[in-house]
Amino acid sequence: MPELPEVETVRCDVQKIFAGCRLKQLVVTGRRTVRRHPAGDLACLHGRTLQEARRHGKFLLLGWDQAPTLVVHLRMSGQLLALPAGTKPAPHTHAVFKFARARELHFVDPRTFGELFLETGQLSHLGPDALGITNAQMAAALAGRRASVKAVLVDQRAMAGIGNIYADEICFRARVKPDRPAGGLGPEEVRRLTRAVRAVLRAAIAARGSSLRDQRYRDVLGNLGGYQLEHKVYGRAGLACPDCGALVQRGRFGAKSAFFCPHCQT
DNA sequence: ACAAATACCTGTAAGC
DNA sequence: TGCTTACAGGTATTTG
Repeated sequence: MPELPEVETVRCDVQKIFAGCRLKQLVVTGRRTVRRHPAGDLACLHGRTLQEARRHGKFLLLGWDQAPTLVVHLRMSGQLLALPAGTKPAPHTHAVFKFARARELHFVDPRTFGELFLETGQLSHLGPDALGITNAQMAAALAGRRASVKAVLVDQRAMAGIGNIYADEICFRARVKPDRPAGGLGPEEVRRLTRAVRAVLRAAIAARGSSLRDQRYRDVLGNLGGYQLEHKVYGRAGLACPDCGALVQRGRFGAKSAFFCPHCQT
């Protein structure tokens, strides 16, 4: 599921392929994808030139030669795919960006959780981007919270970009059990978490993100990511911890699961 | 104020 | 084989 490393990979691809290109037309066929807007509202983007693809947490921000910015969120199953002009849209294609120079960008999203909207301050609640989190920011996010470490890591107001997969991998790298109360961590554990956030996210970006069994996540050219091969605990319940050989356990974290090594993490 | 639960979806996989 | 059910999870919203 797209989290920060996957969105960053998509951002780089969109920047590389489409920056400087003029948007001839944005064809929207999925009403739910643009649910924050009345029909036709995004037509204001016609004729604009893409300047820069930015990112905050899991939100992709497309900046044009005029305001406003277009926000893209892939949520659970969204893809952005670069395709030749005139390509027949695949099933579940909800929007097609038709650029000059015979290039198209298709927004495909079977589960329809993803969305496109014009930025008007909706992202102001987001915490600092997790990729650049400082130890002071991490300490502030954890301090005084009774919620679990994992709950804080995936809380987009505390820090933006971490989801279920990377929260488990980060907790493993920091050797902290995900259900520990966040406010109870010592300074050394906080430092380990800060370093783990940065190390895991950077390694995952270098591997171009994680594609899970459903292979739903792909980059803009349709290629799979490679970081799933480096997962140490996520999705590995009952398998040996790569560091100590103990069996990875699967716990429950609210409605979602948490994977951890009962021996390495305390 | 904070924390936990729920709604939103559909493809996939497991169970019977 | 074919059906039913459970599960996956990010965010906004609701409930506790």
